[in-house]
Amino acid sequence: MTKTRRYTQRKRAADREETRLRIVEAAMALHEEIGPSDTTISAIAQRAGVQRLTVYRHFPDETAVFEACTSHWLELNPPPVPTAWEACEGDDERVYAALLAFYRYYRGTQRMWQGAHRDEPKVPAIQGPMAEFRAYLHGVGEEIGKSCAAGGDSRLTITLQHALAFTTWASLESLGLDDEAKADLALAWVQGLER
Amino acid sequence: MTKTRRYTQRKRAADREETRLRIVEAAMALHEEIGPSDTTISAIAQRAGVQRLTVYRHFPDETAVFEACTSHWLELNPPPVPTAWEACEGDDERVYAALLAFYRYYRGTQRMWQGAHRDEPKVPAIQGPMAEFRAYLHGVGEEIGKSCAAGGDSRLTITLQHALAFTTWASLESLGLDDEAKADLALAWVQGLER
DNA sequence: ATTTGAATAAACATGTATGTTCATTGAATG
DNA sequence: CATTCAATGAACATACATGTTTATTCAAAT
Repeated sequence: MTKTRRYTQRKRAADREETRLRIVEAAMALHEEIGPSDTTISAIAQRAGVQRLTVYRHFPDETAVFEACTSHWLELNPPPVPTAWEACEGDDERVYAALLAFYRYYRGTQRMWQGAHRDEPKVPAIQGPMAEFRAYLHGVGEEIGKSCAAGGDSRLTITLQHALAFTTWASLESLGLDDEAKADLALAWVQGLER
Repeated sequence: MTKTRRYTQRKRAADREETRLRIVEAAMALHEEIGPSDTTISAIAQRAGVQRLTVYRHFPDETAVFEACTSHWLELNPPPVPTAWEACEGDDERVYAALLAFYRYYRGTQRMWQGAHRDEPKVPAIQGPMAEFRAYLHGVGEEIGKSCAAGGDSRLTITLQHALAFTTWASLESLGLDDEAKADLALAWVQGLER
């Protein structure tokens, strides 16, 4: 019979937390560099400078790592919020501000979004967050659409929702437009509809 | 010393060709169902009802199968050609006809294009054909842009090129538009710019 | 000084894919 | 009838990822 004794962790707990963070950040970097679906537990461990077993002790499986990874990444890279555009006076200014906010966000985070879109069907762990983000985008498009003079014109709303999508950013990027030009062009689409 | 004798293959050659075709079609079906990057030689062999070794005898490696597969698929699914729209009278009609032609093509071939876009970075064998198709699309957008009243307006051309892309079809599809509504909307973007 | 426990190091079993080798079958060809 | 050869069936070596087990190290906590 061993005597039970209270054992309050202080530095131990902190060390453990730090190891966990190293693992999460290694996973995050790999998700960005080679994409979620190619990110193996072995690679994460190697990158974190940790034994493979250590990863398993912190996370039951790949999905758990990915979840921790996603939420940590979103904390570091928060998507644009409505305050960035809802203060604008005119309709055009508001639409432009929102588009530009998202386009700049996409520029800074393009590798991750590229990979996330690509691997979404294969990696269940990112499907939830992706659906959530899409719903958010959808709502933003709807809100801005309603706030415009043309009221609830569905073509206006749909054009906004399309313009706000990452895939649209990527398409216009590949056509050589910088972020301002992209927002200009998408704004012109919207203005054309309002006529 | 064995006597050499001429040996003209007739049915043998035909049988061999048929086996090759079975392999190519199995690969094609798998590319469509699970995507190029998950399509293994083992799976192709199994699907074709053939030994794995038989696949290796017809194709040196995965890349060779994929190449044969791509060109065969393109023969069966030829992209829209300019004759489908260049006969149209007005600018609007021509733009609409071209957009609709591509949108209907994408609808019929969406699974393959979805997978091709997704796996393009991972599967070298499809990068060539994809680049070729993109160049074709790019040219189509440019031609139609030039043919319009607004002449060589770069925003017009870029909007057309964006509208013709598969990713745009997919984005508008996810927003609930049918192909006619997609073409209508993209046409409205173009018209708005011409103002 | 002793106990606790996070992390290491090394191995094992399992699964899957690749690419290659070899002997065998059996129908097409001469 | 004898020869040719596409395809089979089975095995082998290699590589890599998963998930688990065991014993060991060593600093933190008491």
